Amino acid sequence: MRVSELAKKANVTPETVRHYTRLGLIHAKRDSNNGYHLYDSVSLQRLHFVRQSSDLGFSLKQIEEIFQQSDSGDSPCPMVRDLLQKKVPETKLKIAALQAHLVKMEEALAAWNEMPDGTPDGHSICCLIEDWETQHSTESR
Amino acid sequence: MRVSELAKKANVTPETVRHYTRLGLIHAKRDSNNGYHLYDSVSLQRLHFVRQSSDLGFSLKQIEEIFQQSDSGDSPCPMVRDLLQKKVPETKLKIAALQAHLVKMEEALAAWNEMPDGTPDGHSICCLIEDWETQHSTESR
DNA sequence: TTTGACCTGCATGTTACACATAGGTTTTAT
DNA sequence: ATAAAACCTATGTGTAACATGCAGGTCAAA
Repeated sequence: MRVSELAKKANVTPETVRHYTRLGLIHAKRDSNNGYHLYDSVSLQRLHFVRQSSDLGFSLKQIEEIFQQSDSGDSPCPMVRDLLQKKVPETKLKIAALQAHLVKMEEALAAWNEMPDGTPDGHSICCLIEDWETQHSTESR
Repeated sequence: MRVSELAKKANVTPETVRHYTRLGLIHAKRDSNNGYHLYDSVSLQRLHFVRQSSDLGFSLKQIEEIFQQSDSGDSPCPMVRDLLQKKVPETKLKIAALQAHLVKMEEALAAWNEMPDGTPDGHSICCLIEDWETQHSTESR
């Protein structure tokens, strides 16, 4: 099958298929007549695997490493387990950061309901953000 | 003051100051002797504003628009409010996605504790991910 | 046979900087 | 005074995972 057919079966865009192909994550033969990429069921399996791993939070680079381990005959499972175990606390941190962020936005919106829309006067730019600024300390990003 | 001094006062890297300067978010005079950027207290105010807005989830492009509104004499406050109101549900969605993701990772880790580390046999790549794959349906990203 | 859908490779854009390069300047230590 | 450390400049590249656009070749249906 060709790019678009494979893409449909995996529910991704053709561009994604081409991207993975360029990166060597999925392999393709070539139609000798026209140079088109030709994929088979193994390509589809690999593509599924890439998507699943991606959904699990692995980067394409990490997925490439998993494939390399696998291709060299070693089980990538321990590595995968390690990677996931590192990912869990990272994800928790991200969630906490986003939630804090959300709280700040909602606080700001609530406070601003009672504030006027100021016209910039050379000192203030947007009273909303600047007022918010005085109430909270700057946090690191 | 020069780049590094301003950067220290705002607790950012000199690169960040240069970046914002290149984008026109903060303005600088030039030392006619050596061409160095020279910043003043207004630069620091603007830099603070950029960081605050960034912390609130605005992109640098949006912050630029806020400045443009402000510079043209219009109050950017209504716009800021609109942008924030759009950001709130987006952030909630992101949090929900990450939490679902976290659940999947923890489920996978729990399930894999009872599974062997398989050696790839040409059909399976990593039994862990592939086993997980059969248990859950593919979700959109 | 033409038209629309599909394919190719290659280049560029996205976000917010970080880092490297090559070279000029200023400050500090000897 | 001089040399080394620390700072500055502009410019270009790298990051993640594709999306989009271009120029041009191919294929299927009307």
